[in-house]
Amino acid sequence: MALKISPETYVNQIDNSWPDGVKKTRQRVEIYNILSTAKEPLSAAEIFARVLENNKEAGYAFSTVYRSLLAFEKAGMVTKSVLVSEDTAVYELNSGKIKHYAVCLKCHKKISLKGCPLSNLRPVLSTEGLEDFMVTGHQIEIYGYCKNCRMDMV
Amino acid sequence: MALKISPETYVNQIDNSWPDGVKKTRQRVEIYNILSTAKEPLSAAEIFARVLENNKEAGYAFSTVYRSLLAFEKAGMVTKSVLVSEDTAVYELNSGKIKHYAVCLKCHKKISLKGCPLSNLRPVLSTEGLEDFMVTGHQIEIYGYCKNCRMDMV
DNA sequence: TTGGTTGCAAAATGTTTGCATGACC
DNA sequence: GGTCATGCAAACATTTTGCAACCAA
Repeated sequence: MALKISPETYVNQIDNSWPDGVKKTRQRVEIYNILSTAKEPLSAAEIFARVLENNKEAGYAFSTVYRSLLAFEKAGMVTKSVLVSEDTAVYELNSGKIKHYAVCLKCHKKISLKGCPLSNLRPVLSTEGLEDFMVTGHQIEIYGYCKNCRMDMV
Repeated sequence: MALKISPETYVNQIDNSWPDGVKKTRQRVEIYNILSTAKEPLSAAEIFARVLENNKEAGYAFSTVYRSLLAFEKAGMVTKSVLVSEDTAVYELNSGKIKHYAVCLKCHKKISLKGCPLSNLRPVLSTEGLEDFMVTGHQIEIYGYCKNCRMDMV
């Protein structure tokens, strides 16, 4: 259950982009490639759909996607987010810069926020009782309605 | 689907604590009371468990909890959070001050953060393409391992 | 070789929905 | 009285798991 490496640790070794301890298989490489070319965080279902596009005949299991993502997450290669605005978890590669999104509750469009306010979180992290808390990750989500969907609502 | 009132709007009318348009029923009042005395955000299952403690014999449906929470959410009375560190959504009353938590991935203890860094988010919200985005809410989650669970891991 | 990984199917979990009954305003 | 909420059960969607066969190291 425990994450072995925090995203920050992984980012520092992103040059040798496949960490030791994560066995390289055909399926995992493919999932990794899909994530690395994605412009948005993807759900397991979306990843699976893209796998099937490439592997029409080859057998492929949904559970493999989940298990691979779990392995990636444990290794700090991938960050999982669970958003109020989505009904499924989404995953993205730890690229070095942390990303957060504003997500439309209606059309689910994700607008990438510039920067991460975590730097401003340091005072927040000085909360009493949090001194010995080992932070391995965080997520920030802003939700609401995008311009188009706002207009539709009127 | 659309939230009618944003949390901020609701907070301004928290004195008359039951908004018009939300029908008052025995079940909803009970759920409201449970939320108002909770020290942490609760999942639907946790709320349901507390309901059953009070109503051992009376019939009560799980779906009522979900439907009531949805009604509360639409009315801006309640905020729903979906955390990486939990496998279920949690709900809390909009008390006027927005709360965020650091959650232990192992024991699930929630440490309430002091303050909300959203004020520092204004520059982030000036992202291109976000000018006309109507923000109805946000969630911030910090996850990792608390002091006790860190020690257990060694 | 050998332990970890995969495919498959089934199970587990959390949440939503249809419908008849019942309660609120 | 009419409308909306509830109880119940069944449906749904997502995610997890058991197990035998398989593959990478």
